[in-house]
Amino acid sequence: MVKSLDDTTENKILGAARKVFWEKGMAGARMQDIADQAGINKALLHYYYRSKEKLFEVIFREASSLFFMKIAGIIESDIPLFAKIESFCGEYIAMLSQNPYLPLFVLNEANKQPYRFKQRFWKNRENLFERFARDIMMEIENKKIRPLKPAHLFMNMVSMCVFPFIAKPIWMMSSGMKEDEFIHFLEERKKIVPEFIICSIKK
Amino acid sequence: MVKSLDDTTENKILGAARKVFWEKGMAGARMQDIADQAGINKALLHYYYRSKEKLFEVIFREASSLFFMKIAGIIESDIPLFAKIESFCGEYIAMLSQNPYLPLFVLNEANKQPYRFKQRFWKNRENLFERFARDIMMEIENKKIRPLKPAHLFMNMVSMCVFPFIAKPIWMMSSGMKEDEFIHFLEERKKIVPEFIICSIKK
DNA sequence: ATACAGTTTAACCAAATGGTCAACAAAGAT
DNA sequence: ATCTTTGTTGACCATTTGGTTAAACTGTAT
Repeated sequence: MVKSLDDTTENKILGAARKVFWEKGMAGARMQDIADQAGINKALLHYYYRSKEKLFEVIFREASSLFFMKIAGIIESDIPLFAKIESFCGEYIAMLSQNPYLPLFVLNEANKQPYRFKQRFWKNRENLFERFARDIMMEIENKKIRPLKPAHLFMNMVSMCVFPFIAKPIWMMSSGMKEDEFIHFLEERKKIVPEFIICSIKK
Repeated sequence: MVKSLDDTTENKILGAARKVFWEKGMAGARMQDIADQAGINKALLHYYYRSKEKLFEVIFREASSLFFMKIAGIIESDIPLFAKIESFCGEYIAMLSQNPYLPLFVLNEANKQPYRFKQRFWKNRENLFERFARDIMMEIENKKIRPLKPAHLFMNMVSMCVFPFIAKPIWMMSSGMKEDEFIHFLEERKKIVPEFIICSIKK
């Protein structure tokens, strides 16, 4: 029986670490849980990653990169504002549907260790929002949309895309939605959210 | 020197527990930290609250009640839809500005312990959203607003009010805002968000 | 076969952590 | 003054937890 590429010890560890860290966060995760989840010994875990910190850093860097890369890619593309908004909402909600734990994980750790986050994970991301702001200012000058501070529009857009994933458990309790209804709800939002935004800003 | 009412051991403990739990969450909080913060012995902490669980439950119940009560109060009031939206956004953002840790704390713990949350903290909150949905359907029938599923409108509104508090650290890094600029930003949102919503749905 | 490198394990360790206990102090009640 | 209840403390305990070590196993080149 040949070891497939996905089945190396290294990959089993990363998969297990991802699951445990995403679900429980740095403080709540236990090295023993990760080892169990990977089906290996705890000592072997330390053989591959010397400490919990090191392993966490790998998982967190991977996660925050996933969380921001998509945003950056779409926002820096050269398409008209409305198309950009549609593309952003659609693709970002799609990506988060694939990784529903991502927002809470990244935002929670960024809140709990802001200094560390800034030091290690905030390189070359400075001007992400600047580009979007310029697009908006341009369309305001062209009288295509009503005057509105770019920061608010951007915050509104990201809020409506990301928040449902964070509020999911409470939302499902209060709305009584079932799992598949929630999936459908998210699917709808790919269209509903950009429509909602454009309806609001279009002149 | 008479002990003022706010300075009882009980209150010092609650204040300390609030601070530590809100900042670090259940998993990250240490009983020793809470005792230190309260300026008392760890044994005394256990004298008042037998276990970390018990103490956490008090703080969490208090927090989740704060988080939902305001919503309920406004949404169940008998005012017109647009006024209700304005009132909700303004008052909810104001309340969260006073308690900026609240959203992440409540949503994070609800995510990490969904079953426990449902069991212990979800009593008599079922029909909170139903009321708002009826208001919206009514206005759609009256042709006052464009057709839109109430669930999406509600989710959008809550998202735009709550999300900025969760994203604060990342937002401040990426936008370069300073603390007082952020406070001003939130202040603006009390008007901007309801305006944004009403612009979008008004016929 | 054997030597050798990388991999895996059981057993172990020290620090951290939630929790307890017996003694002691404070404050009323008698 | 003395008794009793309540509040407070330092020392202590058991378990959990991140991390280490030495031995054993595996595959491979000689």
